[in-house]
Amino acid sequence: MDEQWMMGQTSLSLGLNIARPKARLGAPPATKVLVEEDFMSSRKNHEVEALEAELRRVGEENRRLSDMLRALVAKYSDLQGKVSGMMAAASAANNHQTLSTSEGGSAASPSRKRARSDSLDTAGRNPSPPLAAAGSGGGFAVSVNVGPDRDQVECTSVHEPCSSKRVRADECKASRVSKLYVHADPSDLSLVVKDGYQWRKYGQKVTKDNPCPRAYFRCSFAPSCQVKKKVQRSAEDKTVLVATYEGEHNHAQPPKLQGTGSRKSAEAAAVRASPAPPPVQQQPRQQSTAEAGSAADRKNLAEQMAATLTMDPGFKAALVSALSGRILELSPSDS
DNA sequence: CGCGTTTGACCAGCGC
DNA sequence: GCGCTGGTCAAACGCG
Repeated sequence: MDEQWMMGQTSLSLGLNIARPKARLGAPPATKVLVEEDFMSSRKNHEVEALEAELRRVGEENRRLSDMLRALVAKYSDLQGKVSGMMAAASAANNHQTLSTSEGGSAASPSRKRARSDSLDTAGRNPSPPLAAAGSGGGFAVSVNVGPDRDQVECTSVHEPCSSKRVRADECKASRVSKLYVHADPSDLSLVVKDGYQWRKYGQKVTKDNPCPRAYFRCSFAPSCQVKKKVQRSAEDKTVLVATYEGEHNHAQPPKLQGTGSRKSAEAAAVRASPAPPPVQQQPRQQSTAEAGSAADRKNLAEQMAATLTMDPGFKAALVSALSGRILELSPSDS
């Protein structure tokens, strides 16, 4: 196993190019061939055969790995589909509950603490809050881990019981809380979680349990949208931003690419890096479209995963390492 | 000038 | 009742 051969293997990718035996096994310079051709021909034939056998093994390994990856992607897509189905079912059930409870009468006040009649109070404009009631029986949590180009995003959507002491019981029923974990650059001090929506920051506070400040955002895309977002760096891992969403959007995701130069460009640009939008309310209308597009989405997701994996140098290095080790195991011990 | 962010003050719930 | 704490308000400020 010569060094050049091994160096050649460092370029291994999922699309291993094993169809270059002639080039790589290429004979030495022509003059040398003329000198050694007769003398070395028999021995070289053996070497070529051995190398070709190794190549075949590598090819087999490559195929196996590719199959494994395909199977993995297929399983992931399948699981993703099941998760989507569960989410849709849960959302449908919750919407049902919302209808039944809101018919009962008193709509909860949008303001938890004060009955102010400030200009921001949108209760009048939004007589039936779009918030879906959380499933009271048993928490429902979904965690999806996707590795986009830059950020690792883990989204956990939870219908949680009253976690906050301050939140009244009825509010608990009416608010769906979701958490989004975003891997952020530690040097980036901004508490901006890029999720494709437009947020307006209305406050910042240092909390007791975390030295990092917590930022409070409101959805600024639709005045009637009462979704709130809290963003705070994780106390354990400062590179992780924890975005807590309260409520659900009652509007579609804003257009991704907007005007240039505006501050919104940062959010718009963020859309590119964020493959998974935040937990959006799955209203019946959106739900149907989501179901219609789920197959395509899953396919896109699988393709994205495959592309991400193939572009990930770490994955590539690990694959090369595994392949090299396997090849060294299988290859005749000529060293 | 309009819009978004910053930041200190205020409010309300909770525990003691 | 008091203090602590989280959440919110709104004036001041900055930026395009």
